[in-house]
Amino acid sequence: MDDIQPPGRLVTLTDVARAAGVGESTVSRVLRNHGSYSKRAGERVAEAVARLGYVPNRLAGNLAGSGASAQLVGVVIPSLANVVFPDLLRGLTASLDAEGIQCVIGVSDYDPDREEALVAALLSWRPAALLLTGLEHNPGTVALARAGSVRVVEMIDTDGDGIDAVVGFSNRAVGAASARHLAGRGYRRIAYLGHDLAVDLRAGKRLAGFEEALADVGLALLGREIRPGPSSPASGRAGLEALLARHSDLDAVYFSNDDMALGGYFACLSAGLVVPGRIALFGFNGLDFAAAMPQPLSTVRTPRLEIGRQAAACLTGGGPKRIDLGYELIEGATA
Amino acid sequence: MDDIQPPGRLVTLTDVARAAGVGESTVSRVLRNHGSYSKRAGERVAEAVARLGYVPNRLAGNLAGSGASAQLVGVVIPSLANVVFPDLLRGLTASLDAEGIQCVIGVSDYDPDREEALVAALLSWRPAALLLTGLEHNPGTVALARAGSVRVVEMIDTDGDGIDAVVGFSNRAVGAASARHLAGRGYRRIAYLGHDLAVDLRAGKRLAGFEEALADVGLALLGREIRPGPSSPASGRAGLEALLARHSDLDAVYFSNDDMALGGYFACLSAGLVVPGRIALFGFNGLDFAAAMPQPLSTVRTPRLEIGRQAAACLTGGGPKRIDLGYELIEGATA
DNA sequence: AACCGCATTGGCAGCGCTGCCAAAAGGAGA
DNA sequence: TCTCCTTTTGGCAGCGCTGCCAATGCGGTT
Repeated sequence: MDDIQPPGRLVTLTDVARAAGVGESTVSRVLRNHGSYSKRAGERVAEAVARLGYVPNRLAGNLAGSGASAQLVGVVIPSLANVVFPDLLRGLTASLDAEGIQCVIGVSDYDPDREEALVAALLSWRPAALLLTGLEHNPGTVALARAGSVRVVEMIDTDGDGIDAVVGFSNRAVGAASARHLAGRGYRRIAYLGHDLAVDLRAGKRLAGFEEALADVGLALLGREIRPGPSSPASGRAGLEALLARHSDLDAVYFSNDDMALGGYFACLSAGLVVPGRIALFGFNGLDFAAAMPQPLSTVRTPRLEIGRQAAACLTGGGPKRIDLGYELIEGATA
Repeated sequence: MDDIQPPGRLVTLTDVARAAGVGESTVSRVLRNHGSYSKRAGERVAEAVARLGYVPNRLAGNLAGSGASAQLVGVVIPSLANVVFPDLLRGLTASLDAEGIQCVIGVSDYDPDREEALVAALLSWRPAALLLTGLEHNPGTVALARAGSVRVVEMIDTDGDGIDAVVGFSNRAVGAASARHLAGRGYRRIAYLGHDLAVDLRAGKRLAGFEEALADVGLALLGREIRPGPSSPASGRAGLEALLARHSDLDAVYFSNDDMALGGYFACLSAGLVVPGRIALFGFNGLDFAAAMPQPLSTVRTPRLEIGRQAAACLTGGGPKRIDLGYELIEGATA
């Protein structure tokens, strides 16, 4: 039994064929359970694979096969620092792993040029599909995605036209619903507190929807505070303090997301400001901690995992091209 | 100019060579900037690439090349629900993107068998390296990793022996330091509140270190509450309430991480328990929100991003085999 | 003017696998 | 027993690219 391979060379399908005393095609058929083969052949191959510790080379397999890799998808997300995107990935991988599909991920840091570079890099692996975030891309990105002859799914945002399939919810509608909630509760001196809008376009869309709905009831934003850098509780806390210094009469704050809102809540606790009596707080995302707060945060829950799952489903089935998964307004106790 | 390709067939290097009027090898040399070629050849190839919208096929490239893909690494993490792992990925991708290396990720859900299956799946892409989490694996996983002739880096935990390279910190030491801090501050009736230890082995190591250090000063854990499921503020809140019901006299709680601790803090706020006067809280991870709380959380900051970065550095350089990045105890105001 | 050395170039085998096709092996019916 | 059909099998081309090698061109030397 010469199980030992010359060092440096990995076991190949040919080795397995030789060891099992069958042809290469038979090994291939057995391994993929594709085509017909005898029980005896199956057993001998299985034995040889186990004995030699054979690991198929998918580079070769996909190259020889249809040309496009069936077991790889490319995913581009703008960030890993915001829980939203890991949650997306979670939904995705949960569904894809079940089918033996792997994700190659790229993080664009909200930079369209990096996104384009990543799309090119990912396409070079000939993935079965490309999953992007949002609907706004460089023309070059769109051209690449179109030319790649792969399924393209754009996640999270449905406010606009997509390249191929779109799975998400309307950020404008979320913003509008949030505004109606606050206005309906009688708040009138409302400010916005967010992180950098130039990079997070979806936060911008929410704010646009928010202001529009405010305008519909004759209100305008009292003020807005845009913090540089990513969203975080620390940023939300500092932001609310800055906002209060400028607009001491504000009675409600709409945050770009729950992390920022948590920071705002901490600021209120520290300053002894009664929530929502003195200041009402409204978030976005519906993260886990929002429900565990002493006063559950008023926010909008977004179907992050479900977006990932549906996006995965889009790849396999030729399914519908546009899925709006909606959102859920959580009344909470802070607004 | 027949730029239009027959539909279904992607542009290949041969197409580029023909369009540029040079040989295939020259195109290859130009694209990889490897070997020598004339300025004229470079320009003609660049022009043809742009005109045809050529995207190299790395499946073919890596197959033909050294055999092992130089631009792919496989990463296996146990979860995406805990911020720790996205943070790891963040550090990783930040470093790897700069070198044009892509990550293929697999999520094991803390299941060693799934981990083994993922390792096999990832190895089939012939990655340049394999990045695993923790030091405990199935024998099969270890055998696969060894046979794969790839660099293996185990991240986060340094309490034990690794397969190849190890980057992280000592969880036992963190637990011990936390215990010494609490004991030093005079807390005596200390309980532990964590999520499922059977799956999160590193949390188990912290607890072991914690109890050991307590024993060193003649103390023992007053009680422990292990919550099923993943860690979360909601779980921490419910857990602390359960713990208080059983041990109304406890004066400090060591949490399995900051998320759980945040939930505990919320429980104290809700119940009107003064922190740390009535109950002291101590976390783990040093997440962003910890510093933004009305009373900064006492916790231990772990070098998550740095672990990712160093792990990436391990891949490229043949660097040291074992890197302990330490931790930082943050005194905070809750313990 | 013949020669040498270097930079540049193209041809082609082959990476490990799959798809196609034809050959071989069984089994059923006449 | 022979023929016909179905199941099973192996050989081999080729996926798109890289590495090797030989060939070409170009200038500078003697």
